[in-house]
Amino acid sequence: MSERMEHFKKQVYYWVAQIPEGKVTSYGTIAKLAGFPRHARHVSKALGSAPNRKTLPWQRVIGADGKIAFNPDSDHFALQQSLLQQEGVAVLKGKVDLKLYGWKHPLQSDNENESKNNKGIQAEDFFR
DNA sequence: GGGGTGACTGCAG
DNA sequence: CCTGCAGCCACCC
Repeated sequence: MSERMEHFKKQVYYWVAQIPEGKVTSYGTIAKLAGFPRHARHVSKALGSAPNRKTLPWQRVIGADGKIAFNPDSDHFALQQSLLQQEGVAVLKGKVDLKLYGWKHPLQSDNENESKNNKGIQAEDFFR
């Protein structure tokens, strides 16, 4: 396999392993963190051929819209949904509420909360 | 070299 | 909120 792809995969596995339990992020985010923006589709391939699927929290990587990327009828879909729910991530209609479970990754601007502070509804938002 | 293929995305309607 | 669609890019015939 190409050297380029090997390096890419290493980066992907590293970053996926950084996602905290109970949180999720998107293929595109992982691609960007790995240093390969616009390679979201390849992140999925890397995960599919990951040698360490047993220990890698691959289930925490979903679509940018919060939806599980597998076909809803597939076993893969059912498994991912199950794994996520086991760690406390609610999956409704095949999708996750990124506002609640989205991982605040290193590249994400952290003044998003500050701008929202003007409305002052953080706590209520989270605890309902 | 050319065409098909996704565990993708962002945006229009 | 949901669907469609063009753009995306390394891999594999």
